[in-house]
Amino acid sequence: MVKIKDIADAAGVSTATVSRVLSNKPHVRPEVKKRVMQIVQKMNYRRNRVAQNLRSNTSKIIALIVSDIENPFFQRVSRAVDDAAFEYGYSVILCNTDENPGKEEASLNLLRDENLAGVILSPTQQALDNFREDFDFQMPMVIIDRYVNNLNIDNVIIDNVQAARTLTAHLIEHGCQRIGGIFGMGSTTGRERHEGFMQALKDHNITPATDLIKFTSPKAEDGYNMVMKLLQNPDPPRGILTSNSLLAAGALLAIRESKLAIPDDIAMVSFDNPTWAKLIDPALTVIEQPTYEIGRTAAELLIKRIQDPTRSNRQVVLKTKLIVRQSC
Amino acid sequence: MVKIKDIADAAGVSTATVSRVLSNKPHVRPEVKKRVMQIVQKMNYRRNRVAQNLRSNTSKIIALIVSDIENPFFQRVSRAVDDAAFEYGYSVILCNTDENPGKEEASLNLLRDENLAGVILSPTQQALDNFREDFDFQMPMVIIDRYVNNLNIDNVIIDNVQAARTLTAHLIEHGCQRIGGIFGMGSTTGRERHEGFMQALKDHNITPATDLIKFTSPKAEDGYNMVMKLLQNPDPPRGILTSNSLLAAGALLAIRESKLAIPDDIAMVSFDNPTWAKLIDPALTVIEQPTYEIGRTAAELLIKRIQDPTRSNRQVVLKTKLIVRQSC
DNA sequence: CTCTGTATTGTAATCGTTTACTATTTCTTC
DNA sequence: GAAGAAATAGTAAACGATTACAATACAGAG
Repeated sequence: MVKIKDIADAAGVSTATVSRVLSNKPHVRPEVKKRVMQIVQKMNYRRNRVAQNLRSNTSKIIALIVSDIENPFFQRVSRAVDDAAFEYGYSVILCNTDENPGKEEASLNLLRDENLAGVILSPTQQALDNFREDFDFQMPMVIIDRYVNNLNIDNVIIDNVQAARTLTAHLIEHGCQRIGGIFGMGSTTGRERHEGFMQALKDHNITPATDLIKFTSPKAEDGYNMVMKLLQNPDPPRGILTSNSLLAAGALLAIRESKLAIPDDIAMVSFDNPTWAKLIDPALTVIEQPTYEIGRTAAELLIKRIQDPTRSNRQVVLKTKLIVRQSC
Repeated sequence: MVKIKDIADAAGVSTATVSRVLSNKPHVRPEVKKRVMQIVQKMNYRRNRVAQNLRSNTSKIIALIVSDIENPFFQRVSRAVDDAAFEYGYSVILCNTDENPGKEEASLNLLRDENLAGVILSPTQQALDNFREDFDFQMPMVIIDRYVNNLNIDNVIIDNVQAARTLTAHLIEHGCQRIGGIFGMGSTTGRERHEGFMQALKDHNITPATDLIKFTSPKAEDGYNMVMKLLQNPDPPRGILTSNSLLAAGALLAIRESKLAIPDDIAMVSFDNPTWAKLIDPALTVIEQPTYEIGRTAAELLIKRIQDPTRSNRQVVLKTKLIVRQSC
């Protein structure tokens, strides 16, 4: 593999000069610059980023750490981060934590070990607790999807309480009084959506059906099991809200198996707008999160912070959208 | 950041000894080893992988280059690669090419620049042409999803011809004679599936309806447009086969909008088994690819090759499965 | 012509590891 | 107890870039 010394020798200059040319630094005569560039071309030379990183402590790789790659929400975010990173000349390492603090820690260690440029993180509750107040992570970091109360960390979120309130209100205004809710466990997201749900009930003077409100791990299988339980209740719900698309998929399967018709027997709404939401019949009414925007904003915040570490921190709250279809 | 020299000083040994301890090399007294380990613990030392990579030319990062992260097929593959990599202590950089040779080249350059350990690639046609015969990539590489005729490269694929033949036969045996097919353009995958499709027609002595057979870029939108065209044909198809799940999603939307009933007015089958295939009504009959297996096999082949570069190359052909549901 | 300042270039140290080589000690074995 | 082998540890040279510093050339001012 050709190295900077080879170029220097071929061009009859020192490695310092070649380095200056490659980095577009001043103090190189135009003709020298041109000659070096030609030789670089001819010899098909590319700088070794490992050596460059070691010496000058700069990396062109960022990490994206999410709790579940199989969640369409994170897939879309990941796509956005990837697009933005590419535009700025960065690459992305994608890590999956499965909501497992051990795996999360391993991923965070990776940052340090590989001297990456920064990280976009959807943290576990455990990590979030560490980041409280003015804890300083010593590394550019943007937290997404979960609210963090820390002055040193950038944050991109949506207003979950308000969104859940809107979605629940929609359900109520279409005639549902007895409503079941399945919320993701172990994240601020789930708790905030639950809170908005409760507020909406209160707004409409409805007593919450506590036996129909469940927290569970946010997986399709658990959504299925929980909804099966709700449907076996002596006084089953007339409407169900799920706090993400995986839970919704499980819920739909349970409803289908129970031979109930949507929306006549039971109404259904959910957070997230996966591709299939409009493929099913009746199509699903949802709160759509601006997933692509979330990813892109996070990536841009991170890259700006990498380029200027003294930049002031900010929290970006993005708007959600209620998409009314026929499930309600 | 604490470095190996700090540990060496604190333990009263040389950096060479510390390095030997950390790498579990022989020739160090147990008590010295123990002392060094304790100090490593106490000082919270972690080896700098960048320096390690530079000196010993080893990386713990592999790249996964796919043509479309938003395709559920690649998402599942990506999950599997991630899982396997994690088990072996590797991390994964995920790159998206959008079937764009320029982006693909940028991703392949990344390998060189960052001195990554190896790559799992779903290549564009262009790249595939480069890899013909005995071209030597100089870097551990596994090609997935597309067949490569190169003795130096490992390959994980499915038998697309056979699978398409089975799927088409299923459609025919359920009474369809006039069948439309939408195939992905620009990949061996699409061509092979088309070939299997044609074989099945021949097996059943059916003359192919050439005006109902289309090649297009494998996106939902194009699937929608193509099927809309087919349905406007004076003699429209009685059954449709799509060669991936994105095309299927588009096709379903087109059929729905045309107020046609599945399977009574028109039957429908597809390659790939996305989560929503069983959520829609009627549920979709599909060929399921062993996506997780593909990813895991590729990752394991790659890591074995990294660990032993002289290992003989192999091609793994995985089995597909016909999942019969109600769309046909 | 000398002095000062700036532009250009090279020399060599440095980033944090690994490892070839050497030196010393300890163990076997006869 | 001597010879040779094996185990232990340290010294210093890599890996491939960047960059502080020094050296030289050259221009313009006086």
